[in-house]
Amino acid sequence: MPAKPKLPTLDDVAKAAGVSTATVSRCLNAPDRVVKATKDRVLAEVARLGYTPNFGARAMAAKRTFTVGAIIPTMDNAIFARGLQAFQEQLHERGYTLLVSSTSYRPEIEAEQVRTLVARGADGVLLIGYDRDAAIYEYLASRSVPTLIAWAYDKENPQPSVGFDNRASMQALAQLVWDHGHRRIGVISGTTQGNDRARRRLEGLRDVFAQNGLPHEALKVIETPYGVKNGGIAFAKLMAGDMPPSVVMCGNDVLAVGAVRRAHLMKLDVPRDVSITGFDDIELARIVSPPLTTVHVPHRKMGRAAANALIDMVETDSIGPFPPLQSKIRMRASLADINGNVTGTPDP
Amino acid sequence: MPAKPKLPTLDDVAKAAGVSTATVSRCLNAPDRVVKATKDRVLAEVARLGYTPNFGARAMAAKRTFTVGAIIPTMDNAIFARGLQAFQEQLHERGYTLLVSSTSYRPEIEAEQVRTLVARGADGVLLIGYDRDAAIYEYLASRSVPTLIAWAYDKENPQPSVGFDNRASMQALAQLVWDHGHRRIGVISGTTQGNDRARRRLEGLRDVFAQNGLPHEALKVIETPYGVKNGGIAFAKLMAGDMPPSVVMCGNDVLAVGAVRRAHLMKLDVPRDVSITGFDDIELARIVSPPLTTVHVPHRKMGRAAANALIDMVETDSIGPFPPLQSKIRMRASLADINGNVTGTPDP
DNA sequence: TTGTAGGCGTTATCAC
DNA sequence: GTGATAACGCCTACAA
Repeated sequence: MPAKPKLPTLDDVAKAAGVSTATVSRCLNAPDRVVKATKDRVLAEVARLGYTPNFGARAMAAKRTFTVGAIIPTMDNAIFARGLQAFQEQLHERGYTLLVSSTSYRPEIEAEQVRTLVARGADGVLLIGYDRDAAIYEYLASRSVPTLIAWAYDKENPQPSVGFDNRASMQALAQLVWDHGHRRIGVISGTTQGNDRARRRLEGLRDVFAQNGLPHEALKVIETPYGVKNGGIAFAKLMAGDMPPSVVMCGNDVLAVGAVRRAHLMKLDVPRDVSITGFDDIELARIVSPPLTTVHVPHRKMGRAAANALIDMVETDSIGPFPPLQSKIRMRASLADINGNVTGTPDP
Repeated sequence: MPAKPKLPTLDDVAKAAGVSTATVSRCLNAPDRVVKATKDRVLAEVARLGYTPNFGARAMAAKRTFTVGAIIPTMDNAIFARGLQAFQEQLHERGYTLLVSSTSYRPEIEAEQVRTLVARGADGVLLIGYDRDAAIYEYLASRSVPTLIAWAYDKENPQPSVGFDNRASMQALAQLVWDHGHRRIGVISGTTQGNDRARRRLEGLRDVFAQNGLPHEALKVIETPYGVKNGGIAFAKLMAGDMPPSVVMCGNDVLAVGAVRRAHLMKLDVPRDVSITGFDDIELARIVSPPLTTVHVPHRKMGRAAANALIDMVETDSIGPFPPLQSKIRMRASLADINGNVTGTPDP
């Protein structure tokens, strides 16, 4: 262990400026409660010595850490990376620092991560989606740690959240597909177990087709884990029968990209032979050929909004509700009507 | 501010177990220095009360936080997101937590972020690439905070680092391009100012073509900021003259994807009319059509290795050197020889 | 093996 | 407006 040179402390600054530690502390935390002359002198010393408050000490004395924790499935996924980046930027803007943990898609370790974050004094915690063991919510509540759900919004659920309505968004897309005349529908859904976002999307889609009177057997659903490859495999299965779907709706863009690429391999023209839709509108959606008709989600806006909401919860005891964010459909060339006519933006 | 329920403290546990706080502390930090009978009794109380050590207090008393900080340009970029995810996973594996900051590509705010991380008691710090103000290195050194550079490896540079040799990697690719018979070369480089990774790549490429005697005017270089769109714009410029290059080598895959898409728009066939190469081998590289010939970088391996290296530096005072990671060329269909024959994997 | 007591750096509550 | 001073919760010599 290297012998850490002693960092300058409040005391050092106080001595150097010829005032008490209390005054230095005030200069930093309540600048208006100190007269300008002394303030200038103190701040000059702060700068000269390169003083930075000691975190542990401050946490202990003030019972605040200006740290918030986030637990996400993984950063290695464009939809979380994007929002998390914006979340962190906004946190920084407001003087907070981000502590991250990831479950690597193993929900069973989330409880432990929550404990770790709380033990580290996180002033608030960000979680993705609603689905999790009730014990986690209870633990957080018992410790009075402000907790915000992101990437989902369900007006029925009392948990404070910042996100969009996955179900309603998918309903809009499904209705669009229906209006394009499609009556044989294939669906590639992400894993719904323990993932309310995927589940809501699937529900939204079923809602619409049922309402419109689509016979049950005309809707074929395959559920599969995340990944380009998995999307391709599921697509091949859906297209295998003798009455293949005219459109394959995917639970997210990554699955959809897998489907598109598999279609190419199978010498199927998208969208003439089969239409494909996605969800999320990640960068990939515009780059694949043909570009995906998908649901655009304001990831960065959501990240920023989540940061502001969570900090407000921490600082003002607010508990929302926060207004849902709006998603919107992006019409692109991967969706055609039942006659093969594309109404979206042509490639590219 | 919600009134936080008072968490159990060491003292509470000590009282409940009828021992001193020192004993409780030892049970937790040096279990073998306490007799089994009392240890059992103490640990039972710890569990019953749901005691967790207070982080701030522990940090102050022990001068260790089991926290490491990372400062990256942005999480919203596949190459950092991947490595960072692996870094975090390995940190967690070894009992550490990750504090993240991002510069959003504004190097001038890095110094401040470093201070913040150090003030928060980060036991070590991860930085991307070598290029930065010397004052930052001095600050870190003066505080004896173990600092590791990632995403780059330069054997000339004494800073401990975990990464690969950007220059040598690009040299290998450039030689391959040369061997394919290309003699009119276009280059789209990322911004080299303050970015040694981009600069080294460009150097590697110049090295090879100069060595092989390529006339100076046959190498046209455009430097541009990161982004698909920027890649496209640069590509259009390079192809504008009456002696356009037969190959366009890009500093990263994102620029290359921009180039490929712009080529489509310009009705140019890749690679028959012009070859295009990338660097990084992100997922996109395999999805774009044609797939990119590029340099594969082991992002996850690098993230894990960085975590291990940094923790070793923190715990054992090691300062490396750590062995460089190996990149390798991925031959795919975006590169053809000068006669238009593809030797890489055909699409897809 | 276990207990006592000092100190870590800050904030907050009082007096002055 | 400013200065003492008492917490805050834990670790770790040092003593017993």
